[in-house]
Amino acid sequence: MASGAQNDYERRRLENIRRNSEMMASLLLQRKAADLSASLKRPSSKTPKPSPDRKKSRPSPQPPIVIRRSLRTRGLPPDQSPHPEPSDVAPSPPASDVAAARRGPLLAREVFFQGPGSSDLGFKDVILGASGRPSSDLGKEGGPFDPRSSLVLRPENVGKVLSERILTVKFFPFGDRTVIAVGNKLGHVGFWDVDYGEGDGDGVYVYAPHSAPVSGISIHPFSPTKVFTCGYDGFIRLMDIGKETFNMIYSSDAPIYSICPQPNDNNYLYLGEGSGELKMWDQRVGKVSSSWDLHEQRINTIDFHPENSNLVATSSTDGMACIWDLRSIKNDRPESLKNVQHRRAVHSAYFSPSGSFLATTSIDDSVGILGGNNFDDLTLIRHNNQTGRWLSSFRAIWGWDDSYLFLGNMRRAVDVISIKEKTTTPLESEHMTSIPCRFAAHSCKRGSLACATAGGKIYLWTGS
DNA sequence: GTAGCTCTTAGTCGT
DNA sequence: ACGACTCCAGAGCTAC
Repeated sequence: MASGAQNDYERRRLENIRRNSEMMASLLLQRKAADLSASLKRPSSKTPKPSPDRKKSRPSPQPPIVIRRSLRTRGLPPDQSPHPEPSDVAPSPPASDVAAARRGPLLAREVFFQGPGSSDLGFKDVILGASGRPSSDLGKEGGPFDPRSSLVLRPENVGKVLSERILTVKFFPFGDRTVIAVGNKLGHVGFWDVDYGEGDGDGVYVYAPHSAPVSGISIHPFSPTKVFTCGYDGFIRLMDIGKETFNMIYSSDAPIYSICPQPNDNNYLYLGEGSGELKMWDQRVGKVSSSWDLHEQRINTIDFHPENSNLVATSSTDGMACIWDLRSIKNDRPESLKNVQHRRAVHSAYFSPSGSFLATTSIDDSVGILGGNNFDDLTLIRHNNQTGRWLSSFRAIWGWDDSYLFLGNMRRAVDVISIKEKTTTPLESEHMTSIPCRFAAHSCKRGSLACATAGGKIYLWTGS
């Protein structure tokens, strides 16, 4: 790299640091002023300008009072009132407040935010239409595949799907149509129908089912009309796209940081809750039926071994990534089959497609690759994972075989790690104008890689 | 164990 | 191109 670019980078960094210290000083003043005015029982003069997408993002310890009644509870037919415009600043409570207040069933339209022509009617048709067709292993056939030379980012595959920072991104398992789901820190869940084509809007549909960051989305490969979402608000909601509902199926006082379906059985959902608890939710009884205290701090990811669904990998802020055998975890003294000790928080631990490797990502600036006969060999690859305050942490994911890992690069690139060569190659594009943080690889389209950013954008790289 | 403090630093929009 | 604005997350440390 030219030293000019390096200097420019350094200059920007220092400038940001200086600006932040000024910001903090002014924040301190604002807070003191607010405290003073509160003590004088006068409203603060600092009122933020109204914006449709700036709702409260912090979970309140007490759920707010229900101030909006659904059409259903008022005994009205569902198509009685039109959808509000996204820019509508009417005094009715925002969709996110509805989600925060309601612990029971929600109609999807009650938490609907925006879509083409301010309607989400088309979205149901997209999903039902696509899920009816086979989602076979399209694109998996063919010869050797090197993503470093095969992936391209077309300008039409850049989408602004949400406002604010994205924490989770997933593909629907369709072979014929590309649909992506994302969750952000405001509690919004957005869907991008990439093949939307001509018409009103851009194929983006947004709902607000949570009142705090959406930490996980799970779309089971066998029933893609059912979308599970979890959040820091302690709720797990099940969106049934066919029934157009967004029901709460589990609630906790503690934040939920991760979810994962059991791969061979649709009835079980695993969740990481609070300070290190792994729980198993059983659909048939509608509640948590097993619980293990596995970590000292939050569990950031849960991932099942692709061949042996008794094996599960967890990553935790306590610095450990572990492989567990679900048949033999004792709750009083859980013992992992294998673990990787990082020096700082571990943000992901994912099994490779064949199950031969486990890849871990830690903010100690390393990516761990656990392999060998019995996961006995650990290779650490240096990687800058200092994402700072505004970005979601990096998590290395596997592509379509055991050859490559993908993760974010602070220089607005996708880093591709070759397992065999132990090299890191950045993928760059003029269309990628922000840093990709969270990734998803399409389960049946080789080369389709979705990258989500802190500004709510998605970059969809595709195989050329 | 936990409250409190410190440190990090990107994206968007308007000019 | 550049400056103003957003802003309170998450981790790690220290003191109690």
